[in-house]
Parts: sequence; structure tokens; C-alpha cells
Amino acid sequence: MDDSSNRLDRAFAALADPTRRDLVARLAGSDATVGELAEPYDVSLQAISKHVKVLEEAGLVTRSRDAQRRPVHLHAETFDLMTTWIERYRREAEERYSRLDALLARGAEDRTDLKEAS
Amino acid sequence: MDDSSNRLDRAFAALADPTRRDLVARLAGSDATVGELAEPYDVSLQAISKHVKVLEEAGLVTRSRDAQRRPVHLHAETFDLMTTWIERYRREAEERYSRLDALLARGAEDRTDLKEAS
DNA sequence: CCCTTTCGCAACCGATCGGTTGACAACGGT
DNA sequence: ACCGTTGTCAACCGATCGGTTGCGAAAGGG
Repeated sequence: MDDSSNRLDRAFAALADPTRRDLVARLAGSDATVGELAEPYDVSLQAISKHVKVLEEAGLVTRSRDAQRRPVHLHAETFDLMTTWIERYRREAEERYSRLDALLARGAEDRTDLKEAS
Repeated sequence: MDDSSNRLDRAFAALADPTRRDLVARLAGSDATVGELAEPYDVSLQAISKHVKVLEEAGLVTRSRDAQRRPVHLHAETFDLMTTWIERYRREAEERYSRLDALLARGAEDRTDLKEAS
């Protein structure tokens, strides 16, 4: 399963960058070319081109060909992969968290040192 | 803005590493100490200690104190933050994907004159 | 045909990352 | 009071990352 693991590697790493998350947010509104995507930022076009490539290799976006333009659009499938992974463990964590209260209630006889709550 | 963005930065970056995803998967089953977590891997204990620290600073796990042990357990909240972010744009992407057929039927056109506000 | 626009590729740079080893702090057991 | 257990901190190393600049390829428009 190096395959799906590697896809998750790239997908999570891709979304770890705020610029790339912003690109995704804007692409959710409408497809765009690299030039259009690059315009709002004060970095070079090549930098954005690299970002788009990272998103593409992560399977988060795809590109088509329209003359010399390469319109970029989101690819929802990989997002599903991520939410599926996250939700699986979030659910287990919450279930265990619910049971944690009962566990703590049973064994919290000598917990006199919790003076700080969240 | 930088606040929640930074939390997402760290959370996504943390889960970009397969070892850390594996740690999360195991912690979903039960809490564990750093030593217990490190045991299955062939890397040093310090390496796993660092991984746990990354997960902690990302808000994905928390630690309590039980004598010299520092049991680690999942913190579901940050997982919610991630799925919320992802789901938002995944949904928009899928909606736009449904409309893509109609868009393609009309043919590609530039969007420089979108002034309709009805 | 050229020429422009759009954009990818390659090389390079500083910063960060994942790993190592070594030292040591914190705590309990005896 | 010592020792073993548990885990963190600090320094270092090679690899990768996000950014830059420079060059050139691909496709239309005049």
C-alpha cells in the first residue's frame, strides 16, 4: 500500500502550504490558468507554477489543454481520500474520548493536582 | 487568520509523514507512551519523540502526566478543523463538476466580463 | 514567418525536515 | 542514597522545500 500511502503523503504535504490552500480555495470557485492564479501574489509566476505542479502530483488538481493555456481545476477524488482517512481515526478518537470520562471517574481518587482546565 | 491558518499548516504537515499517520492510527486504538509507540519501528526513540512533539504542536494529540510517563492520546478537535476545511472545497468542486457538462456544451469563453449580479 | 503570450524546466540558495548520537533531567523502586 | 527507566534537549548531517533567475518550448495572431 505504498500507493495510497504515497498519495496521502503528497496530498497532506500539498495542503500544508497556505499559498497552495489558497489556490485550492480559489479553484473551488472557478477554474483558472497559472497566470490568473499567480496574479494576486507577490511571488514569481514560476513559484506559482511549481505550487500548481505540487497540487497536480498530489492528485488534487488536473489540467486540460486549451491552446497554449493549461486551465487548472480541482479533482475532488483525492479530497475524499483525505477525509476518509481523517474521519476514520477522528471517530475512533471521539468514541474513546467518550469512554474516557467513565474511566477517569473510576480512577480519579488521587487526582488532586489538576488545577488547570482547558 | 494567521492563527487558524497556522494550525492547519501544522496539522496537514504533521499528517504528511507516514510514520506520524501510523502513530495516529495506533493511538486511535488506545493511548500509549512514547516508548510503547517507538517499539515497532526501527528508528531511535528520540526520532519518535520528535514525531510525537510535532503531532502535539499540531494539536492532533495531547499528553497528560502520570508519574514519569507521558501518555499520549488523540485530540479529535483538530481533525474536525481539517475535515471542515477539506469538505468545504470538495463540495464546491463536485458541484462545479456537475455543472461542467453544461459549461462544456456552451463552449469555453473568457470570464473578463462577468458583471451580472442578479 | 516572425513575435508575443503563456508557462514549464533547470540550476541555484537559504531554511526546514527527518534522522542520528550524546548528554542529562525527572521520577520510582529497592 | 543509588540505580534503572523514561523521555527530552542539543548539535549535527543529508535531503527536501519554497523561493529566485534564466532560458526555451508550444501555440496563435499579425
